[in-house]
Amino acid sequence: MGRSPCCDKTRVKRGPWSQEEDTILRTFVERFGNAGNWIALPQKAGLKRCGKSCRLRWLNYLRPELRHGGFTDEEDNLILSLYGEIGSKWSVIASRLPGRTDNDVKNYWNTKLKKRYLATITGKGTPPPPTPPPSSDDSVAAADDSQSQDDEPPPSTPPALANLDTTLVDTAVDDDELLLKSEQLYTELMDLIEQPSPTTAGPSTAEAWASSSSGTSPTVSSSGSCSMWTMNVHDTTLLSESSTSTSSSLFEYTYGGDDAFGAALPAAYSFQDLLAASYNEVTAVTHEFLYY
DNA sequence: AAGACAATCAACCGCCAGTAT
DNA sequence: TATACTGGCGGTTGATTGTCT
Repeated sequence: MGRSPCCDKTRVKRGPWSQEEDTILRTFVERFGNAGNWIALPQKAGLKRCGKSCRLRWLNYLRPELRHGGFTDEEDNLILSLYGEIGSKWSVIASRLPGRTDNDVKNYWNTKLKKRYLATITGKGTPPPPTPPPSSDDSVAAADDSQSQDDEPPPSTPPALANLDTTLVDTAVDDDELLLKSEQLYTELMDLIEQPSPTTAGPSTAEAWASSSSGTSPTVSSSGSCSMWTMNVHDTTLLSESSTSTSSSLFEYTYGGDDAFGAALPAAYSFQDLLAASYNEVTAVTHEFLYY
C-alpha cells in the first residue's frame, strides 16, 4: 500500500508559475497566511496548484524579505564553514543567512561552492567528512525557536475600532468597498495586536499567540506578515481564553470545508469573493472580541 | 549563424517527523 | 494506540540561459 499523494496530480497545473498565479498567491498569503493549511490553500485562493507547490513558491520565491543571487564573500565563508560543521543541513545553514532560502543555498552550493570546497579539501589532502555534531542542529534550532517560546498574555480590553461596523453589510455591496473596509479594519486590528508587545526583540503578540495555539501552524506566524486570517485564529484563542462561550474557531466557521458557510461557497470562488462574503463574519466576531 | 555543451535555478519527488483524530 | 494528515526537508530533475567552438 503506497503513500497517498498530497493532491490529484492529473488535476493540478505543474511547471513554471505565471505572473498571474504569483500575484494571486502573494496577495492571498499576505492577507490570510496559509489559511489554516497549505493543502487547502489552492482551492481557497482559486489556484489550480498543489498545496505543496504553493508553499514552495511562497517560501522560495515570493516572500518579500527574500534576496536572490549575489552571495557575498561573507556568506560564502559562512556556508563553507557551516557545511564543514554540519554537512548538508541546508535549512539550518539558510537560517543563518537572512533572506536566503534552503533551496537558494543548496543551488549555490551545488553550482559554485562545492567546487571550491572540494578544491580546498583536496588541496589539504585531508577530506573531512561532514560530521554533524551531536546536538548542533538542536542548538541552532533552539536559538531560533527560543523566540517563539515566549508566552504572551493577551491584551486585556482593547479600544474600540473606528472602522468596525456594528451593522452587517449587504454582500451585494461593491467589492472594492468591502475590500477597503476590510483593509481598514485589518489595519486597525493589526495595530491593536502589535501594540501590547512589551519587548522589541521578542515575538509579536500575534506570533506568541500563534505559537501557543495548538491548531495553528508555526508557518503562519513565520511568514513575516501576520495575516488577517491568522489574526482571526488568535482572536478565537483569546475568546476561549477569556471564558466566553465561543466553542468553534472562527477559522472553521468562516472558512472550513464542513461548516455551512464554507459549504455554501463554491470552490472556484476567489479569495476576494470570499472576503466579501466573510466580511460580516469578521465584523461580528471582532465585535464580540472587543466588547465581551 | 548554429549546434554542442555547461551552468543555473525553479520546481518536483519522496521521505520523515510531528500532530490531530 | 493506531492511523491519517500536513509541513518540512534534502536530493534530484529538467527547462532555460549563457558560452564556446
